[in-house]
Amino acid sequence: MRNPWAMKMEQFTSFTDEQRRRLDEIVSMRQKDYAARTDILSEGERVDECHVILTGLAARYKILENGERQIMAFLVPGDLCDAEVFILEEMDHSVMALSDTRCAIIPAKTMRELLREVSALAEALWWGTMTDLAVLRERIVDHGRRNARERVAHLLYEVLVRYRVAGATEGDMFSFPVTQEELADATGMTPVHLNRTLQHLRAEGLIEFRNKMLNITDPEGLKKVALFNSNYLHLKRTERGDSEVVQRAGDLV
Amino acid sequence: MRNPWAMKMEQFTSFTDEQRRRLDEIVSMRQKDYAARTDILSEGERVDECHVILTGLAARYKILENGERQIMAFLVPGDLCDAEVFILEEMDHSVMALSDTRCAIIPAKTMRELLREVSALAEALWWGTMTDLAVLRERIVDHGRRNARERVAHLLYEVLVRYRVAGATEGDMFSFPVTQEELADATGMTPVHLNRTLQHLRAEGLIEFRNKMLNITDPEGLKKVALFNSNYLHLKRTERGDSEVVQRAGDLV
DNA sequence: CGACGGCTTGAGGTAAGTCAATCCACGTGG
DNA sequence: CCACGTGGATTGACTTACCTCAAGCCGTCG
Repeated sequence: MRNPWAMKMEQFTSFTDEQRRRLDEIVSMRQKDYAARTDILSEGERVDECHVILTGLAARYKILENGERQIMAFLVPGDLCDAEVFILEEMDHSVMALSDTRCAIIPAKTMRELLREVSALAEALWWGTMTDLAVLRERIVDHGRRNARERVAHLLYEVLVRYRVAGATEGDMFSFPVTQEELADATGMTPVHLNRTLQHLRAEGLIEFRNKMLNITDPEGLKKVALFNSNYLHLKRTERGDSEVVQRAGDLV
Repeated sequence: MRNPWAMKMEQFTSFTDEQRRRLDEIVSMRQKDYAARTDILSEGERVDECHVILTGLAARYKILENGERQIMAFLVPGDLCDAEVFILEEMDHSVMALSDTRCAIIPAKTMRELLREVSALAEALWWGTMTDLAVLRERIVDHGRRNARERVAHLLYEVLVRYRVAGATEGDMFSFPVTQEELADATGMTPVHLNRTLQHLRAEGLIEFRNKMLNITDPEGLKKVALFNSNYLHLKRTERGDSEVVQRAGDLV
């Protein structure tokens, strides 16, 4: 399998063969597996190495004083867990593996050197961070101004687009190993209400979701329900993309 | 008045006198005033210069298809409006002046050079971006898992801390020129309900808010109501800060 | 003085939450 | 191979936080 980190960044920039080789090398240098439901990073931890998701699914989350949990973002293959490594003293939130997940571990020092050597990498990292910001902003819009139905639809549609970009879909179907409770924690609602909302979307023929497989049966319809406007994902560059996969992601936006 | 941009960054790093002079020069090179309620940047716009808030107050926002507005962040003096300039094609949201606001305008080209020359600046920019991310994440927690009272309290307390850091408070009082409608759009609620929530906080003796002046009469109480945990603001460095102002900000966190 | 923007109040409605029971698929051990 | 336990999904009945609509108020400015 291709290096998903490089693949993601090549959405934005392009590397020379030499650079690509270097990235592959770095990624294969040290890897670590995390079982489902275990922390990759914990709030308060001091980190001095970067974690890049290679396979599986993870989530950024916080636990409140009263025990409630809020999931702030899902991390798919190619995503960097801890861009703050270079700068901040400690993690202000945790990252958990939702399914069995494999990460590449890159020491901060190595990363720093790499950024200096490969300027395209520095640019791609900045681009990734800017889109992370944009995704978080969109999530705030979701929570602040969309109702449960729109919010769930929006999240699912966004996930579809991101999985497509990562090349991890078959048609409009893909493995999305989250429980309804986790989805509820991501959308800021109750498991009970999330369940009823999903049922609605199913009844309308928009989605199917069984056995951790999410099938978007009516992408256009879902997009409409979600009031989805893709500009915040900044995927424009895929339009001039060379691969089959990113072309198809482009169709969705 | 000192250059608030440099001041903000010196929360994190320190500059030589020469570098400080250079920053001051850049900031004074070109400035622009924006009247209250006008856009500094608009969604869809292609930008090739950076805007740094010098005085006043601004907000990032989006307008939905149905006309509703969501404010995603407040920008205070020292904040950079458009870090995406270097990378993204166009704005995916707008930035509006809430009060009369003055910005420094820095051409992207100049900024790029500056970043290359002054490596402390590049680090500080990265730090600023990481804390912006953290603030957005906290806003998602607000919306997803806190009720109206906690959410408003949290927002107000955060604003207090940020104003303190910017050195713009007298005691625990400061000018916060937003209407209740804008506060409602930031907290994802109705103006009516926001009004009642503010009344509660007032009745409990936690805040006073008249004539655009916000007075936090019981910071400790407000912090408790907000379930506020300051770690996400990453202000630790202020503890070894040299100025009076940042010392006092440190007390709050 | 009148108009206007922003704040406040009241009455009633609804989306979403709470609590608690049931169901279902799956894995495990007797 | 079946009984059992367990984690997750589903359902129902009831409550509530927040919304909606609509009127009134208050200070400011022309």
